[in-house]
Amino acid sequence: MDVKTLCLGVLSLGDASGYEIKKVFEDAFSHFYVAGFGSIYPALAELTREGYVTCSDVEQEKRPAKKVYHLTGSGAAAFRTALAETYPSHKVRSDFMVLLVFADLLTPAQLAGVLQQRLADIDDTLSHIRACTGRDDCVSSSGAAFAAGIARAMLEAGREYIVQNREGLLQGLENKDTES
Amino acid sequence: MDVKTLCLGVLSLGDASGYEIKKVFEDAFSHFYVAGFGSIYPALAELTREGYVTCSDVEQEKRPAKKVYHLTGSGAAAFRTALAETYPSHKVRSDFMVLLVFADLLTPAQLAGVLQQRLADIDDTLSHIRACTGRDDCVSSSGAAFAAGIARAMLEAGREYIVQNREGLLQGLENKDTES
DNA sequence: CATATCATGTAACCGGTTACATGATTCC
DNA sequence: GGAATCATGTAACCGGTTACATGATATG
Repeated sequence: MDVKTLCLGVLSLGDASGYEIKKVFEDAFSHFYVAGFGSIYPALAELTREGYVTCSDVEQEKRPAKKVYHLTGSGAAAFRTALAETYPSHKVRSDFMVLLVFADLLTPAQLAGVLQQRLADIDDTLSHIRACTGRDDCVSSSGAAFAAGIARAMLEAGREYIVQNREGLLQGLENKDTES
Repeated sequence: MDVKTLCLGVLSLGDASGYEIKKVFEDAFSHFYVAGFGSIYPALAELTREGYVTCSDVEQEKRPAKKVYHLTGSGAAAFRTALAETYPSHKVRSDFMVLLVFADLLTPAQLAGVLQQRLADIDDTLSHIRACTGRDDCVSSSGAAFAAGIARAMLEAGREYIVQNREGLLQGLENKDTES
């Protein structure tokens, strides 16, 4: 699923500007999809060319003007088709786990720091998810709540595993040090 | 962390050919890092040019000849430096969750299929991790076991959440259908 | 003789990131 | 006046994927 398709999805929830779409990405999708302005703005331009969205300039009081995008019928149809064809992949890219695999090349202090940092990041993500779940201005379909529930359950399980087992890992590696 | 750096990491565990490195990626790293031949072979060529690895042709009986790569001192040093500078990121890119967020644009049958497929994929990943943990020819440091433990805990929690809550999600969306 | 596995590579392409560039408006 | 937020865009770059191309060896 590319940024273009996801923009159609966001617009299926209501008209929005590029800037506002970026916010939806950050608020509602950030734990499973990341996109920056550098991909969103060109995506919207292309979708406009293709007739999947229309664009209108909207003047605002107390704010700079913005371009509000609106999903067309063909855009909605294209999005539904894309959804039906999308394989439900779930990919992880984790430098954290790479560091763990090569933990014996780190000092115990470095490893402890890595684990601490990961715990802090998990907590950040969890509070971000909790903050968004139940907020009105956020995407709040039952499906979104379900996705948030899965993410939460997985993060909490990972957190728990780290808290429960880190002492053992750290001690095992320290002993290895003294052995040599 | 790029493929080049990860190749140094694999070679820090022992000499290997490109083909063998690919296997390590598949066996030990596949649940948190994916890489194909198209990135591994060019990476090894570049590492050779940079002096981080050396390469020697090895003839084999009953098999085509292979190029075995060996980590140099500067390669080992470069890898340790890279590890120390790596932020322990853990990124998820999930089309599965995108489908969930827009579940109301799917038929109940499609949604059920998506959930079923995800459960099957989780089971595949879990059995893959179990198969690798404890196998001798696999990377088997205590850090690798720890990473596998986290992955396992997270996958099982996600699996459990789906199994426990999918009925509710499916029924909620079916009712929505009859409402209209 | 076909299929599978082992083995190595190249080149085009693609999607996304990063950095750059600009400017309005608001609040302290 | 400076910082923060709102707002839109472009262009270079980069890492990785995909498809292509080749060929040895082994097994059924």
